[in-house]
Amino acid sequence: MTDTQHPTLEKGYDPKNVESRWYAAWEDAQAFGAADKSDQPAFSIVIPPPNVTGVLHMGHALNNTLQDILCRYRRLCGDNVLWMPGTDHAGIATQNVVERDLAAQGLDRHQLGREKFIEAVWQWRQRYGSAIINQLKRLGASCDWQRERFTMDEGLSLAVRKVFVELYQEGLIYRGQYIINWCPRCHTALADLEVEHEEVDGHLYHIRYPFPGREDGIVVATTRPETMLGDTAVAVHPEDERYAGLPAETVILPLMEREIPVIRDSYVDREFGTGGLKVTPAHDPNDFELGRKHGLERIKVIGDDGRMTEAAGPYAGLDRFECRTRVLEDLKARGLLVKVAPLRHSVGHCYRCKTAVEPNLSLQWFVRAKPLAEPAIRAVEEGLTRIIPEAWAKTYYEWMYNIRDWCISRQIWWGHQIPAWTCRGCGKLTVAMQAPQACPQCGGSELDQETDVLDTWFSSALWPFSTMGWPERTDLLRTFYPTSVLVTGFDILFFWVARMMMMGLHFMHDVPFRDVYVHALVRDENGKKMSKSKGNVIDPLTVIDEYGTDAFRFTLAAFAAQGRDIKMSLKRVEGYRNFINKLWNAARFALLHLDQPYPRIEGQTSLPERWILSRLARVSREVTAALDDYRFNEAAGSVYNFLWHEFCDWFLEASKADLYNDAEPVRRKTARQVLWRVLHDALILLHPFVPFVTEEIWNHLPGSEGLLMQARWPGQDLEAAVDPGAENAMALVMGVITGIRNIRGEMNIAPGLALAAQVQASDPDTRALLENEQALISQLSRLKALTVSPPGARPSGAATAIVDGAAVYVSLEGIIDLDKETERLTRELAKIAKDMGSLSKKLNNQDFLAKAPGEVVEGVREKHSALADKQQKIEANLARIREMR
RNA sequence: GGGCGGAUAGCUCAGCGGGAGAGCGCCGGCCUUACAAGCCGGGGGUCACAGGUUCAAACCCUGUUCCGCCCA
Repeated sequence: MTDTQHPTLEKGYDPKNVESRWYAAWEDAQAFGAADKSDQPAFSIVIPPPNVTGVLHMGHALNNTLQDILCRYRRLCGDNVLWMPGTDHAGIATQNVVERDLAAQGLDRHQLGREKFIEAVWQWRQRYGSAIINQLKRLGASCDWQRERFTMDEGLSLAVRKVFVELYQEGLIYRGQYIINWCPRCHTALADLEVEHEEVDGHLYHIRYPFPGREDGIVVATTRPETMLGDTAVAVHPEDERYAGLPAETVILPLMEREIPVIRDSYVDREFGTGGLKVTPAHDPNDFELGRKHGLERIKVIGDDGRMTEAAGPYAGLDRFECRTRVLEDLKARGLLVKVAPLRHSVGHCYRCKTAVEPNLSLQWFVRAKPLAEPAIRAVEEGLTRIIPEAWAKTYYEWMYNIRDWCISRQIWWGHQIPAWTCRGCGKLTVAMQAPQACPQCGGSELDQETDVLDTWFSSALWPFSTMGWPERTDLLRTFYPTSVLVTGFDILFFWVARMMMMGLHFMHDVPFRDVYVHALVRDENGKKMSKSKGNVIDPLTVIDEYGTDAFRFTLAAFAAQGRDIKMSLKRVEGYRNFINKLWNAARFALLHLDQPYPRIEGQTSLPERWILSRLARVSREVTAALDDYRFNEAAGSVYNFLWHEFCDWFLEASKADLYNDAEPVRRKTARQVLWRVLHDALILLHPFVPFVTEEIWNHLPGSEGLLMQARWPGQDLEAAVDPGAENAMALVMGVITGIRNIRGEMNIAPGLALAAQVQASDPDTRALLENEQALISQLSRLKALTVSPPGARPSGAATAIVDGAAVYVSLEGIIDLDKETERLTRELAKIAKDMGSLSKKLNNQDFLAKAPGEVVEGVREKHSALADKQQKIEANLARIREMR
């Protein structure tokens, strides 16, 4: 890449022209591609497929940033990485969007007819469906785009049909009349999960159902009075004395004037309302069960369009809510509305359009969930799949243990049409992969396919293997199934994760993923869920435009602490934008001195060099461990701190003397070699988080080969650099420098003024160290002279800094402000006293000495004596000041 | 009604048995030839409340209050 290198970098980092360029370069190099077969370890992730109608929101941004970090990291480690991308056909959502589109043209889907409508959806998808994919690319997502899948693709549709047919044949799919959740707006059944319960202020209406020919009767309570039109019984508890000798065993259903039985069942809650329960088997799941037990008629009074049916007699044709008003008026007029009490109760709403759902009797298809759930529970219990953080496993179990059958049929057009045919001749049902030529029962040739389509989540449940070519036994499946990890938000733990577990185990005989990493939800600054209606949505693309992708990604990673929600704040993004700029400028500085590759470190290394190499090794270790455990925030924090506060603040400053001007050639060469090494490796460590800026710098770094994203993760090769001696020595040197800087700051010494200082230390090794580092200390604390000596007389007119093992005297002859120095030292003393307090308490405690581990006691002792030493020295200095005045 | 999670510096949050941390904001000083999107220094917290366990508690246990979320 040498010929494309630019000699210098711009002063500020500008993400705009860098990002698109590198993304294209990665794609051109096919750097995202996975090998179907490989000798390298396999690492695979299937993307949670975004809705094809969707636009990128914060949740996607977080989800995909984390996946990308893992994928890039594993690639750098040498793994054969598959990140399988794709989109979901999102049946109801997509149909809604296209219908809105049609409505704008004054059309509705019924005018078009099923075939034309589906054509229109495909056209829509072609036109807008790639929007979210392009947005993922702006995020830097390194998916294997050659393999992009769509749940409605031919291959995936085949998988759906095969799964349906097999489950049907095994008796795990059945069709029947049950109460389901009906969305009158979307005009389809919904699964229980797809209903969002919301507390609303409503009323509890007490209605009297009179005994035949009498005024008195049984009072029932309901929140949905319109359903009474379909009542076929009144139920009371068999042991309820209030209803013990009734004048009649029937009542007259008001308004409909229908005689219905009084039934007795211990299901009735005697405490609720009046103890009388109206029974509407066609519009309430509990009443349905009760009705089945007592052989009651099911009268459906609310139609699928949300209007009252013919069975509602005089109310037929009314909207369900209008009907409620009318029913109440009429009851009131007849004196049968006994009481109206306000009641806060939960009402189900459609998760797609927020319309109140209606429990409705309907013929639907269901998956028998229990038998599928059992192995899925066991797999997690046995650790075949780990859920991280573990707290979510509990939620998973909770739901799985109480799982109910899954209603999978939807009365919409966009989706996988159920592969079932009804014979017009004999009425028998045939379920098959392909349309049968003739009815297997009677040989009739007129067969009608089921018009319902499947729940979108039915196809999503197959995603980990259907995307890899199943039902064919492909190399891809052999290499990458089970996938390594699924990265997802907890909001789809049941919708998606649990169902993938069930289907994966059933059809692949193995779990779909080894790990499930569950991340938080992204909220706004005030912790509220972002939503269009609240107007608190932050658009990720706006953030990217303003601050750059890298800054945004780093923010997400830094925020991604396990088990916590993320409150997105632009202030934080700005902070990390500054970090990216810092990295950029550090590189700019380094590149001024790196005129050629310096891949090996020869010659004698300096203390700061040994220190930074040791720190690099440790940080590499930390980042590796953190990423292996999905502790993204720790990995990000570790690398942030290293780059900014160790590499930039200390190492670069320390290396300037060796890099600039007068340094002897051998020294300068070593300095360049270390600088090259640290920058080189740091770029690799940073790359998973901030791929663009690091790739750009890499491209300018002499001797960097190929693309950074294809480099090798620094690991074992650094281990030898770990050097605790250098770390301790550097800590002392930094302490001395900070002490002197503190005096400058606190005493208001002009920064340009060069000072003289003396360090006194009793330990000869410490003195030797400080003597060796005289030049460094002087440079970083702007001294004109530094002398090192054993403890002795305190220089007059000097300010003091006490560091572990050494006393630093900064000569301020003539300019020292004794009041200020006194104040400074007194403040220092107070701090020490506070720290010593808790330590002394421990050391005076016999129990502590007896029971705490030896090393803990020893540690406390050492700290205490170090503080005591410091305290004594500071006190001596204060005494000297008092003498001088 | 059942369950889960949270309450730590002015703000946003890490830490989850042995010396209270970060970013931003704040105060003071710096245009020091990589970076003012920066550098140097500083102040700031009975870790929600009340009990308990422990030699030792922000961290473990119990209860209380207040905030989220999930399920019925």
